[in-house]
Amino acid sequence: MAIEQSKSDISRTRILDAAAKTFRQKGYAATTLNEIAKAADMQAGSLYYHFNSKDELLEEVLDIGINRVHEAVEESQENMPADAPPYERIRAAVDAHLTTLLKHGDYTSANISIFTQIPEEIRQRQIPKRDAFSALWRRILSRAQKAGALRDDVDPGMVRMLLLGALNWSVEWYKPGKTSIHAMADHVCLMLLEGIGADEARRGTAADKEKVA
Amino acid sequence: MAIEQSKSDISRTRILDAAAKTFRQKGYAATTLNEIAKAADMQAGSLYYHFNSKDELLEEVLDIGINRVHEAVEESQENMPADAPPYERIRAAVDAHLTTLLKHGDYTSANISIFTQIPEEIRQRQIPKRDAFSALWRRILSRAQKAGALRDDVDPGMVRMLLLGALNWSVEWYKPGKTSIHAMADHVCLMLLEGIGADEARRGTAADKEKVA
DNA sequence: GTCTATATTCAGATAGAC
DNA sequence: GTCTATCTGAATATAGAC
Repeated sequence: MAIEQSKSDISRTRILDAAAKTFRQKGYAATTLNEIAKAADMQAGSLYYHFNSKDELLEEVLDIGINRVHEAVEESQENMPADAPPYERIRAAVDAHLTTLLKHGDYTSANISIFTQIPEEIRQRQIPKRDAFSALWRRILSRAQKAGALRDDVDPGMVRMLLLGALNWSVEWYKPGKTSIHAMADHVCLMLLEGIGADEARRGTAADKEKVA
Repeated sequence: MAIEQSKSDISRTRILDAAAKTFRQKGYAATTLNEIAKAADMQAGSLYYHFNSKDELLEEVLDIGINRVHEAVEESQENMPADAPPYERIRAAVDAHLTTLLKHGDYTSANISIFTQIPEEIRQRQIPKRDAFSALWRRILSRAQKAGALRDDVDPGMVRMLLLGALNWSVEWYKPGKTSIHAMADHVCLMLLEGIGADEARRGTAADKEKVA
């Protein structure tokens, strides 16, 4: 609540940071409490003052990860003027998603990359949170579609999964420095909305409509 | 070589299949030799007649996985008539990639989803193989670009990573039955080449060119 | 080739001193 | 709050019977 943090709070955060970083790098099962403790400048036994089990630690890391992206994307929409053009709304969402993923990324990246390999019970509890986040993206895309900014002859669900795939996969290859995250967001939006086909290569619905017009 | 397989070969394959399936589901570290053995109808100790260690088993699963996608995409290009339009070449590559990933998928999916969490030494040996596969995709896209089918104002490397991300991520969400893999490939190519923006929403290079024309 | 039995190592977790 | 010491279970790997 207040600005001051108890010693316990500070250690707790240090442990969580260390856990997120290690889970992300080595996976859940391969990460030992010893490694986490070392990265947090403690002994393994000391972790148990703050967490009851490795699983509890994992679950908190996962929760923080999903919450951060969810909040970031949500805020990107709330901060938008009501009359913002659909393209800008989508771009803001993509940018927020990528920035949270790649910039302050251990929690969010851990969530993404170890999700399929965690204990079944924990995964079941995570699913509703992922669904809620997915629904947020569904609303964003559907709003753009209703505003006439997206074609209506595509499967919105598949578009969403392909888009989220392109975004989430970036945790596997993105290295800071080479390209800015904003430039990446631009690329994603360009591909999503306009595609990268040269004009003469366009075919199918969009090109046909243009010919008619 | 011949059609007949020794008893050893048959068991070996059964073990590899079981390992690929389990690695994919639970990750590398969380998978025990006991589980693999049970899935292969054996006792854990018996595995050692065929493989010297869990790591050796892992490495063979990874190799099979990357080789299968690589070969499938390569063949998709070799089977194309020399004068096939760029769009068809890309579509064939996307289709081959997705089909191998999702249809006969334990080896390829395992490779994708546990890659970041395997022992460092093994990962180092996998990297050149991934690079070779990445280079294949680079050639496919670059050929299309030279043929004038792709815009030349986009970063080819980033396009490739975003595209492969959208494709590879499908192992996390695709469930057989709902949508056909071919329909998915169509969607990917549509998005990649034309985008899903409605005409009125297009902006930037492509739209500008159209206005000028 | 596959089994059973077991050696060995190491992880998660607990207990009590400080 | 954190340490050290330790219990307990489980996993990889080995050895020898069949």
